[in-house]
Amino acid sequence: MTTPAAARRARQLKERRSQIVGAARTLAETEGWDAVTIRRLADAIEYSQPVLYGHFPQGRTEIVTAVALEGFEELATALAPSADVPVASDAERVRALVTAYLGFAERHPATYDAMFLLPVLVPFASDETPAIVRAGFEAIEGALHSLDDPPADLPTTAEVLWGAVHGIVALRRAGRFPAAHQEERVETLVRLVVR
Amino acid sequence: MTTPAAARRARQLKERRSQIVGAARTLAETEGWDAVTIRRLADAIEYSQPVLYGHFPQGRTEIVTAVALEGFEELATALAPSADVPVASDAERVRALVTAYLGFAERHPATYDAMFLLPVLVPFASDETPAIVRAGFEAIEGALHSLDDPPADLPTTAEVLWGAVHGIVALRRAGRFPAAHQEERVETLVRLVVR
DNA sequence: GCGATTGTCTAGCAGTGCTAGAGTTTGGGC
DNA sequence: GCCCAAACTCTAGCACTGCTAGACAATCGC
Repeated sequence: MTTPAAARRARQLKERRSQIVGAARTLAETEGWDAVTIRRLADAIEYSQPVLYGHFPQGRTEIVTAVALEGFEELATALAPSADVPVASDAERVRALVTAYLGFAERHPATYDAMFLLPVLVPFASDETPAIVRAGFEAIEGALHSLDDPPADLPTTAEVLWGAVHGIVALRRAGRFPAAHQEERVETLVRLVVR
Repeated sequence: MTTPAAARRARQLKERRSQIVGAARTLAETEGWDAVTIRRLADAIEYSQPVLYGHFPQGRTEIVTAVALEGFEELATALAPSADVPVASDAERVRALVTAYLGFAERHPATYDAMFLLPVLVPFASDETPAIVRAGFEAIEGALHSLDDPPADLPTTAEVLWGAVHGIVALRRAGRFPAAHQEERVETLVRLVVR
């Protein structure tokens, strides 16, 4: 039997939890992950530090994980359309996919880091990998599958394409790439995958 | 006029500097960069913390930079041979390049992170980029250039190839990729670059 | 041997993630 | 309406981080 009071409290807890995740994400996107400290998050939600550990017993890493999971959800919906662009050539389909991916990474750099760079409490490449995390990769596979001339080893090609796009994002974000010529890179990559 | 004593001191300073860099690199490779703290490095060279700041006024980041520069030197020599493999097909040349790159990243993961992931005091993609840092990228360009059938936009193709290999390394190291199938990825990537 | 330069150390600041234990608010049974 | 236990939240503190000011000691050129 759940009393009304308990229901209200559960609702408030949920609300506060998402406040924490939201504050972490906003802070990370505006000032970088280094600025996301437990103390600053506590200030943001106007509670003391230990309250955060009530919501995230695994500590800071678990908060980063929560942001990453939000990101995976958004990435999946960002990539979904490119699976079936009607009346489009193979090159256009791949270009749409790559552009959508790069666009997401550019709009949410810190979230992207949480998803693909930072240590996180999600089992990747395992049976327990959450469906939503898998969804992004499956969107890439789906886009390749919908090509008129799909590649031979589809899963591996999807991995390599993913790696290539991620590499471009990572080197660009770490300042190892010049900022310009991004369109040329996209075009070159597209031409490598669909010839 | 440099006195013998001053010369000896200069030698000792240089020696100690390379002790610090060596300790940092070893510690990073064995326990990860998080374990590389000024205090632990000070212990390793048996001096107090402020001594390290005498050698590296910019602090920890400058030490990471020194390790990265060592890495760039080694990467350049690791990639050099693949530029001109005699009596080899285009596919073999690209495969040699990719394999050499992946091998370096696998042998020195922490050094690789210093080079391509961590914040570092080297101006990349700029006029002041050290020659040794450029050398790695030029090795990739050189390998592509030596192909019987070189790609059209060579510099951009080199960037994309670099990005692809880096992406594979990064996703693999961050646990986002399954460990297996690495050879298939290499083969697929090679086949994308040389038709 | 003396004096100034160089080198090195101790001690400390402000910050981090995280937690034990004290104190307060809350809610349900009477 | 009251009381007591359960749930909650806070203060204070630990051990660590990068980094630095200022006291002290060794060294070297004269």
